[in-house]
Amino acid sequence: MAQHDLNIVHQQCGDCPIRHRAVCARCESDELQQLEEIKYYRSFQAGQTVIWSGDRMDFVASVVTGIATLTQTMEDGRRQMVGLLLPSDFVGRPGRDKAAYDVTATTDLVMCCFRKKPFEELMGKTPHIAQRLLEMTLDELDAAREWMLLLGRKTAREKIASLLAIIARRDASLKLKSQKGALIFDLPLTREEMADYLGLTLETVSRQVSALKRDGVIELQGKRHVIIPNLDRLMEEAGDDSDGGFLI
Amino acid sequence: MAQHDLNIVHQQCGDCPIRHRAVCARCESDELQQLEEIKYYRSFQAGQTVIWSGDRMDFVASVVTGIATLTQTMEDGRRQMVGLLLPSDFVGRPGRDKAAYDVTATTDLVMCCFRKKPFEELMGKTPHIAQRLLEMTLDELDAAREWMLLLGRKTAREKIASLLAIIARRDASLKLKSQKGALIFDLPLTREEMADYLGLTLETVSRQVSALKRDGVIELQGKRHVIIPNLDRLMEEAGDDSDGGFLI
DNA sequence: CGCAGAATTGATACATCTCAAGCTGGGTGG
DNA sequence: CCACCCAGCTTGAGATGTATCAATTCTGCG
Repeated sequence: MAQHDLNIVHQQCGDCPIRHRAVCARCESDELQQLEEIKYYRSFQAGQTVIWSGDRMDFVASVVTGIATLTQTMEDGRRQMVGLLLPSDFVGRPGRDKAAYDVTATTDLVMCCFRKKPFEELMGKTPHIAQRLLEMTLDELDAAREWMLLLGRKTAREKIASLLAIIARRDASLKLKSQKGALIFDLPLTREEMADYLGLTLETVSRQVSALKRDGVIELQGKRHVIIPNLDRLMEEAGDDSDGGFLI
Repeated sequence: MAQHDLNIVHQQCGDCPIRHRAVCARCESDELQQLEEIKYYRSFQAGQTVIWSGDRMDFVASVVTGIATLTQTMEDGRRQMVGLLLPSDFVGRPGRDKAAYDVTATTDLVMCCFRKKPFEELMGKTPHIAQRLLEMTLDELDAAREWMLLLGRKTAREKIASLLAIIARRDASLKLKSQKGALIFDLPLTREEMADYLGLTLETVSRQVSALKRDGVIELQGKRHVIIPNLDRLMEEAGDDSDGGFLI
């Protein structure tokens, strides 16, 4: 809570770290120029809520840095995470004015926001944006369906292994390191957040993480720092097809 | 198994029952004309497989009549249904050449297929198609996320009630009847298919259906014919927010 | 140092799965 | 026309995985 003002920075799209992966990925420089005019940055601290489900939402946005989550909550408090938003992921839905999910920053977060109305107009004129958004949405749909298999049919151990494998692989792809050798990363989620993502309780998450550690599938330094000595082994534990369903 | 040939009919798009809901919904007559040139119908009998996951898929399609399912299968045979395809729903992904899921006809089925290559080209030239496809994909993503909550957090009884409520409501919306009074419909799925959709075993499905019947939440005539005397009561059992998350 | 949030671990309860036996209804062939 | 058959379904009894409730134990930080 050191700083509670929003860190509004203005950055050239050309220098943007997610330039080639976000919804603007296919834009030409003139199109980028138009986006530039309607964009603004917002920062959130770890733990802050970006928006509550049901609230009016007059912007759409891309995650620039940090991690956010989408969660649904039932009346009695049961929670299910339905999306993990990483840099370049898109939040919000053109043509809808209320948020459908709670959006929460799990780490410090910077988002590149576009006012919804102008964005929608621009999308109508700019096939490159609509095309990219379609592609990203189809990818998210695939990911959601992969997650449905996990939630519906995998055991607790398989769920944990799957989550770790996904994080490890994404992390490796971000760092552009060769995927040979040990993978090392910090868990961006608490045990409770992992539980909400996996449809488990935090106690079960803790037990299964301990079990994977005991069995040598993973190593831990502290609670969050994870070492994967053998990704293939972890993938086996995840129960995924050998070819690995996820193409990142 | 009376007929095993494919019932190839040619129909004018203008008369098509899904004209105003499918991927072609926004097309003008000249655009429809172009679709007409690359479309063809295929029929499948109940139980037939439309395509296997991993198979080459050189078409995309709309469901015209009947119901199909998307399922994922793990190596050891565990199955999870990840989509229920109703009339006007879209199958296949532009830009991908292999099927990601098993597609199966659960009732007799008619699909309106478009060869993938020409469809992709047409989509590039026809924003109306791409716009509609984006909209439909966003809807499917919302449905998938709603299903994630069900799979991850709902009890068996809530899962059954949710499925029945969805089918009842969709059925009511198709028939355009007022939603007052009893809703009556035939279950389009076997107990096993329901189990695959809900992440349960078929025995648990059977038990919970019996329990809902015993408690007067539903009435049954035979195994498949369902009467919902009070939809609000069923919705309560489903555990959904009172406003009903699903906007059909 | 000592506190608070996060995580671990234990004991027990319970929902759902698993295995197994029977039921039901519609179709088929003798 | 009846007996049989079989897929789909129901029901039962027991096993099991995960949730729940309850103590501790870590860990980072003021």
